[in-house]
Amino acid sequence: MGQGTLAAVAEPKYWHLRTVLLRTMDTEFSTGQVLPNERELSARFGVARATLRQALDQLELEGRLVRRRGIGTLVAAPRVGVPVAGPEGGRSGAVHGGPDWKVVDCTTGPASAALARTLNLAEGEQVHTVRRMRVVQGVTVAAESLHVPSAALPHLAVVVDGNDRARGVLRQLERVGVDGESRSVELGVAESAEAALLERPPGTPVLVVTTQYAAAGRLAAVAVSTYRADTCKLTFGESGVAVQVAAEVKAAAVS
Amino acid sequence: MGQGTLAAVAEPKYWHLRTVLLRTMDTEFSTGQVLPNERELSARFGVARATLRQALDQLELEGRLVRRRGIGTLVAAPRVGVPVAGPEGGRSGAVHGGPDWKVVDCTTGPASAALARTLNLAEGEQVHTVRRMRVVQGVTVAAESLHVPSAALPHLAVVVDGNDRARGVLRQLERVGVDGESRSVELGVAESAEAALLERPPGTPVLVVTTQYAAAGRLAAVAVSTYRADTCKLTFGESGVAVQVAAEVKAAAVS
DNA sequence: TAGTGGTCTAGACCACTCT
DNA sequence: GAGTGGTCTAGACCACTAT
Repeated sequence: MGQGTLAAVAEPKYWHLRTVLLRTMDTEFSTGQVLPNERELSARFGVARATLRQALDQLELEGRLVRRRGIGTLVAAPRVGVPVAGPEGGRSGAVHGGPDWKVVDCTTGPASAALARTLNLAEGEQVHTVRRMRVVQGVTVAAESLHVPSAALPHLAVVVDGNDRARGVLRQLERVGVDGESRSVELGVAESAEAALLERPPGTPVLVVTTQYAAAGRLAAVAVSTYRADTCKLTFGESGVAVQVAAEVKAAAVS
Repeated sequence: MGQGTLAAVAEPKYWHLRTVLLRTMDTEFSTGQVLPNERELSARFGVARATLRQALDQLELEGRLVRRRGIGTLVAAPRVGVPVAGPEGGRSGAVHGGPDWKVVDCTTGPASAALARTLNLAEGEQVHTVRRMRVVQGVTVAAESLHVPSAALPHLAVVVDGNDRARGVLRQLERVGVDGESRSVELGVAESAEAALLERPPGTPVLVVTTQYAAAGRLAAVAVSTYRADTCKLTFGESGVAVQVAAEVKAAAVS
């Protein structure tokens, strides 16, 4: 009896389940509430636990629920809007980071083949790498590696180590005058290092933001930022509309 | 014998498998080549097929391979860079679409509660909805719904239907003068309608780009675009760096 | 210790594509 | 018809969190 008797629906069971669960969540549950456990849900819907989990996987990918080992499955809060390019478009304080960036460490070494390629350098040239994380409202939303060729920072004193060096790199980069940014966004999964910073298991879906910083017409630095896809909505705002959006939010709150 | 004898690795089997497969793909396979079938791979690595598939799921999410029913599992080509905000930042021809947007249909009707909220309207107000898809190099990369309140287009003659109306809406929207854009990007899954347009099964991961268009300080339209996450890398370019990037690509091609 | 989600297995059938 | 990936099942054990 390998499989279904109710066939002829053309729609996979897990997809139909997802729809039903979504409706249930919207009508009978609220943010933060725990759903019945997987064994009970699968029994209730008359499917194998694996099939139920496939439906939950979808909803988790959509950011609609959060699963915590040992705890249960919770209805997720709406995603946080995380500004990636500020209203200023990166003109002033491009590499800034504002208050929510925390430096993790800083290393200097020869560029790998892949890194040399993206930085348009010869393999083995010295590159500073600043690893940092972005913490918004107590939650780590992103891990980043910022790569800067030593050659781009002629006035950097490489005497200090660790966080001091990171500060030096960021300050010098600011000083050379970043005058342009180019970004790309794609889907990826967190490898072990980033996963640890993001407090998530390896394989967690992330939005990979690659930012190329230009200074004096040349590529001065590349930042690879991985944002938690479950909790983040990346925003690329312009002030003109931002005002309008704020008005909307207010209106929605009233209604 | 429920599970493993080789335990004590702390790393899930499927994650380790992913790493091994990734290395194998990079060294022994090239773009477009088909991997051994799932039954053979699972036997070769001594795991259940479901476990192997979990590893393949990861690699597919990363855009490293493509699975085709009835055909096999292929090594994917690198993701295509798809410009979302052009160098002009949307100032001229914001809703343009360029040559690669194809109108699917156009409807006019009362706004749902959710839509009214995002458009900052009262529920039930008339809204034009243009559905279109973006085709790059013969591949459909995105499906979009562009919502425009009727009230924002006072000079639109609503006599024609279908594609003619779509053209009218786009032209009128252009005419009222869009003077600002605000975007967000988040992870989602394709529902049945979009999935069909994207030629993918429901549940396919997509990058959801929500664009708010402002005209005269007011929200004039909202576009929800779903880009295939497997094949697309969204780019938000600025001309200054774009030149540099082109140089890079050339350099990489030579090496 | 009890309960939860996470991983893994072995086997089955279905839907699709090619020859 | 043969071969592929897609779906589904029933059951087991593991890792974690609470009490």
